[in-house]
Amino acid sequence: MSTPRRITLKDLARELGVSTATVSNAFNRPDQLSPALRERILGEAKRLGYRGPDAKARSLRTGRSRIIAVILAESLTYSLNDAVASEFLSGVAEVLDAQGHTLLLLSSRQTQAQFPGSASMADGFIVYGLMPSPTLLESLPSQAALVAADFDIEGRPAIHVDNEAACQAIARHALATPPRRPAIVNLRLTAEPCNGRITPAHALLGAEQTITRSRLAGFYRALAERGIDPAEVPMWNIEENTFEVCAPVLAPILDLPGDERPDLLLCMSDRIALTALTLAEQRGLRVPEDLRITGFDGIAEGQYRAPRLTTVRQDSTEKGRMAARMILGLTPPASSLLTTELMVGDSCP
Amino acid sequence: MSTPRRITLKDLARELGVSTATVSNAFNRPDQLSPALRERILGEAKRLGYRGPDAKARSLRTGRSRIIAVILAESLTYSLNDAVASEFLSGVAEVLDAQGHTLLLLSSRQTQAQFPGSASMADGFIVYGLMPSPTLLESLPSQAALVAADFDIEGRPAIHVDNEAACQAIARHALATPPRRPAIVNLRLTAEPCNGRITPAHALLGAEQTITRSRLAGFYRALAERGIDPAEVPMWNIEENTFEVCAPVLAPILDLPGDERPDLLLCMSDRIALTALTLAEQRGLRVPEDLRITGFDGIAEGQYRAPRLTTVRQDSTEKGRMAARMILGLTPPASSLLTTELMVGDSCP
DNA sequence: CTGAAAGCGCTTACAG
DNA sequence: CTGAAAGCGCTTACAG
Repeated sequence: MSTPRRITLKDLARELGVSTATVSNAFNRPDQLSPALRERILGEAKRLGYRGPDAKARSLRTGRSRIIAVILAESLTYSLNDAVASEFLSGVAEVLDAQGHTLLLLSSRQTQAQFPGSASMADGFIVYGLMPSPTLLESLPSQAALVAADFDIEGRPAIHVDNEAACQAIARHALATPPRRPAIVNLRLTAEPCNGRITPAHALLGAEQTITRSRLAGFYRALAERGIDPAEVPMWNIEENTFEVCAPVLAPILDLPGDERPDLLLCMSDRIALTALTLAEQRGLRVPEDLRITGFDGIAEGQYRAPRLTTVRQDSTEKGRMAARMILGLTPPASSLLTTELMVGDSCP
Repeated sequence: MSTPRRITLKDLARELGVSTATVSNAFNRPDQLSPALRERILGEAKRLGYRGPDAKARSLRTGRSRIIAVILAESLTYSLNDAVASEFLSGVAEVLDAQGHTLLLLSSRQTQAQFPGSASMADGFIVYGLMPSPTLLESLPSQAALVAADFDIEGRPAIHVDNEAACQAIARHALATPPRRPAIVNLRLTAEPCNGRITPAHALLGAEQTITRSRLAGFYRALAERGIDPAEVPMWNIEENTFEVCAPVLAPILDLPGDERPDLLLCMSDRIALTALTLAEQRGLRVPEDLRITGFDGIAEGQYRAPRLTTVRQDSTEKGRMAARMILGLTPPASSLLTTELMVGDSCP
C-alpha cells in the first residue's frame, strides 16, 4: 500500500474553501470564528483523518513546545529505580499533566558530552539533585526557564528541604536514649569517591556542593547538645544509594566484635538504613535491642514493613510539584524550603 | 538588561560570510566541508554563543524529533513509583540515551481526553502494559512507529514475558510441598473493579485483555498436575499494585481463624506478596512455617530483605531495552517472548 | 468573522 | 567544497 502524503492544515483549508488562518483558529481559538463554521471544519478534519496542527510546526512557529525537561543528577537507570527521585518525578508529572504539558527525561550523566539536541526543545528545565557540569548547563538554551531542586544555581530559584533541621531532629530523638557507640553513615560526602570508613585524610565536599553537608551539620548539632564530641563519632561514606553499593560498606560494620560494633547508626538515607536492617536481620542482630537504625527520606519501603523504619520524611512529591508549578509560571520564581516530619518507627523507638 | 534576540544559524552565516547550508553542514555533516572552515564556523559559533541548530526548526524540517514517547497504562504518579514500570522505563532510557534519543513520558490515564499536542512530536511510541482507548490510540500520528509491551496491538510488534510458563513453574515449586489450603491473589483479573474475594458471580477479563489471565492459567495447570481442582482454590483480586490497596484485601485473609487461613498464597506480583509478608510479620505469623508466600516480578525490594521472597523474575529492564531497540529500528519489528527465572527465597523454600 | 501574507529556523537537493 | 533557493506546517498581526 502506498502511504498517501500526510494531510496538512493547508490541505484541509483548500478542501473547505477557507483560509489556513480560519482552520488554525478552529483548533486554537474557538472564539475567532462562528460555531457553525468551526463544526464544519472539525467535522471535515475528522473525516479526512487530520489529527490537528502538527506539534513540530506549531512549536517552531510559537517558540513553545509545552514540553518541560527534568535533568536528573544520576543516570536515568539509577534515578528511575530510586524511590526518592521517582517520587519527585511523579510530583512534577502530576502538575505538568494537569497543565497539558509533557515530561522529558534528561540526565546530566549521559553517554554524550552534550545533551541531545532534542533537549533544547523544552520550554523549561527542572534540574534535580546536583549541579551539572558548567558545559552541560551552558548547552541549554540561554533564555530557558530554570528551577533547581536540592542544590543551588546562582540567580535561579531553588527548592530545598530543611536538611539540617531534619537531621538535628532525628538525631535528637535517637540520642534521647544515650548510645554507647553511635556512628554516622553518609551519602556522597567525600570530595573523592569513597565507599568505606571516612578518615581525617578525606577531604569533604563543601556545603554549596552537597546537601549532605547540611545533614551532617544537623547530626553534629544534636551530638554536641548531648555532650558528645562529633569528632569522636566514626563515619562511613557511601557513593550510591543502592543495596549493591551499601551492603559491602555496611557488612563490615555489623561484623565488628560486639564491643566495637556501633549500637546506633545514623544513616543519611532510608536505602542505607534499610540495607543495614536487612544485614542485621540476616546476622540475627536484634533491632532495636542490639542496634538502633535511623534513615532519611521516608520512602514507602521503609514504612510498609516490620519493623518499621525510624526516619524523617521529606515530601519529594510536593518538592516536584513546587518545581513544576514554578517552571510553568503558576507560582512566582522564588526559592523555598520544605519542612520535614519525624517518623518514629520500630528501628529506633 | 535587554535580552538580545537569540542568534540563529542565519546570523552566524552572515557574520562569517558563508551560506547557511555551509553552517548547517558544519554542525551536521562534517564531511561536507573543509576541516579548517568547519573549525572557523564552530569557533565563531562558540564566540557568539550560538548553541547549535534549533531543535524545533530542525524537527520540522527533517520530520524527526529524536524523541521517543512511552505511553504508560497507569498514571505517571503510579507508574513512576512502581518498581516494575520503573525498571522497564530504565531499560528504555538506557537504549535511547545511547542512541542520542530522548524519553518523553505519557500516560493513557491522564486528565485530558486526548494526549497533549506535544505528544505527537515523538518519532515513535512504546505502549506499555495496557491497551489505551481506541480514541487515544487514534490521536497518535498515523504513520508513527509503535511497539507494545505486555499486551497486543493488532498488526504491531509486541514484547511479552512467558507469563503462563512462569506461573506454572513457581506454582509447581510451591505445590511440591502439598499445601492444605492454597489460595491465589490476582492482580486486575475481574472485568469490573474488585478489591476482595472473587466469587463465581464475577466476570473475568479475557486473555486478550490482560496478561493476568495467562498467569492464572499457569497456576491452574500446576494445580491440576497436582490433582487439585482449581475451582476449589479460593481467589482474591486486587486492582492496584500498591501497599495501600493490597493491605485491606490481604488483612482479612490473614485474620481468618487458623483452620480456615490459607497456608499458601500464590500472588501475582511481588508487591502483593511483600504486603502479605509485612502483614504476616505484624501478626506474628511465621513465614514459611504458618504461611508460604510466592510473588511475581523479582523486584529488588523482595530480594534485598530477610526473609527473601520466593518469586519468578521477569527482566523488565531487558523488556524495555528490546522495545527501545525495536522502535529505533536497531532490531527488526517482530514480536518476542522473554523467559523468566524462578527465584527460590525464604518465603516459600 | 474571515483571508492574504509573512516568517518561525532550519535542511537539503541541486547547480556550480 | 560551497551557495542560492525552496519549503517543512504552522500561527499571527493586520487589513477588510
